[in-house]
Amino acid sequence: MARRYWLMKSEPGTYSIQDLAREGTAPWDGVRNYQARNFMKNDMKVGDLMLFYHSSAKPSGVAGVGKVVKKAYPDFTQFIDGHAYFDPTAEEEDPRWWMVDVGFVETFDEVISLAELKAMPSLKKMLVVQKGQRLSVQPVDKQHFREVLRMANAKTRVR
DNA sequence: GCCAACGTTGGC
DNA sequence: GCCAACGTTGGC
Repeated sequence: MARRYWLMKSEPGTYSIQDLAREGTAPWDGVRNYQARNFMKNDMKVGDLMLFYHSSAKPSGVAGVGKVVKKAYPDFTQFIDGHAYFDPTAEEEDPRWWMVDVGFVETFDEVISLAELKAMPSLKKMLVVQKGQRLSVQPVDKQHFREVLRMANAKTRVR
């Protein structure tokens, strides 16, 4: 199976690309949406690359690149009573929420803002620019992934 | 802080 | 199975 590409959202105040750069790898815990979970549980493979998207940020946008370093396993936070991600209906024998581990690849010199993504004609069909699109884990076309990297490189050269 | 979009819950 | 009510996401 060929490598797949993803976009994963995180509020930088909760977990940022800088945090990932410092730690090297991290469990992507806290996803509590079935569609997003299914992508991680069923489709993500070790070696897949992902755009690390900062949401509710100034500006919101793609801040860097990460990769999948461990395939899906149960998100342990669902079982921790009192934890922000605790799910009282989840059962140990049949975990409801899953996560992957992600590894650091690179931090862009500048965030590629959502406005810039929206302004790029070649990214018109990218999920993240669609109105009402709020899925926190979403697939990205290879061409779209490459275009975002190209935009990041172009910005670096201009400065 | 507002609010559109969308997912989930629960009554019926 | 429908759908209103409610909660959350996330841009602005």
